[in-house]
Amino acid sequence: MSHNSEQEDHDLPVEGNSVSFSKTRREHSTEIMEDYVEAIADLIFESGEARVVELSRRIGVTHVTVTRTIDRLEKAGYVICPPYRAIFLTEKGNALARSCKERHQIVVAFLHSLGISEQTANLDAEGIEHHVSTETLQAFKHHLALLHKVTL
Amino acid sequence: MSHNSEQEDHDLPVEGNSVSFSKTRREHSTEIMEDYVEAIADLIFESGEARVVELSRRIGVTHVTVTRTIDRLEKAGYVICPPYRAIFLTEKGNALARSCKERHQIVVAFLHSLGISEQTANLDAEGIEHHVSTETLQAFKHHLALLHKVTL
DNA sequence: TCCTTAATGTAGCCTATGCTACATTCTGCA
DNA sequence: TGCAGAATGTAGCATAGGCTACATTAAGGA
Repeated sequence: MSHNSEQEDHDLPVEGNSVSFSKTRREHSTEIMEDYVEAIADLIFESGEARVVELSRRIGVTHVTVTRTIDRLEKAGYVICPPYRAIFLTEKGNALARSCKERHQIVVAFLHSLGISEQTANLDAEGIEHHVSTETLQAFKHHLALLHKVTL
Repeated sequence: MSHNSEQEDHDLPVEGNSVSFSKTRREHSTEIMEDYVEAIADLIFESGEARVVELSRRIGVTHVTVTRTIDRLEKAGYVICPPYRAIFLTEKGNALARSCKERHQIVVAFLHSLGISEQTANLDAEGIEHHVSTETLQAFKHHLALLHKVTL
């Protein structure tokens, strides 16, 4: 008795075999990646190089967590991180950093334009920026452009 | 030799002892919780009760994942879920659902008011709503109120 | 009433993200 | 040059959130 054979259907999420952790999950992973890449770009810009210690201070996690995330970033092709050396962005990583930074700035400027304080705008932008679609980003830009015209 | 004793500092994240998984992580957990509570409230409203299967269909994960998340929600005091029965919201859960729903609607309306399509507004709102501070939400409301006045 | 089937529960595995504790390598200064 | 201390690496643990496979319970129709 018991289970006769296949339950023919089991459940629904069938898409990929193993690569199927749903939208939210995948997006969360992406968020973290983006935050790291952005922070790395900032560090390189500010101090010439990105070190694990500095990253961990900036992001607020231990150096161990940073190291492992960097490993994943390296596997994904965003960074190169030779043992005991600094972290370097690949071209792919640089491109991602640039687009993240641009998006971040637009979101902050947009929030700010609504009368939201500098501080809150920055804090909220960090959470919001990862969930803004191209269409919404365009709308933000459009809104900013309008404001700019009016101000002229 | 080797490690003399305590490395006096180890690393930085010292706040709580164990309860210290950083901001991003904690917020992500909250997001999932909120999504579930909202979905449960919707299901109860629409069909009289929230069942695990329906939730899993709605959220897009297997019933196993739903079950475990519900366990956590139960431990956190948001729901009650007797074995083989439906899922019930506690007063705390109901309150959370209400405030999430309100916030969600404001974000959607706001995005829509910027000329963003219904569909994108809804999709983006799902990601954005969890990262909107009280101040920003107020600004959104304010913006909507202004528009409403102009339209009159 | 029984028995099939849908819903629910449980066991066990995986990855991502955190952590502490400890080991190793680099680096700068005495 | 050598060595102390900082930076980096590694081992091992925890939790959240995914999954498949299988077991158990509930519910409805023959």
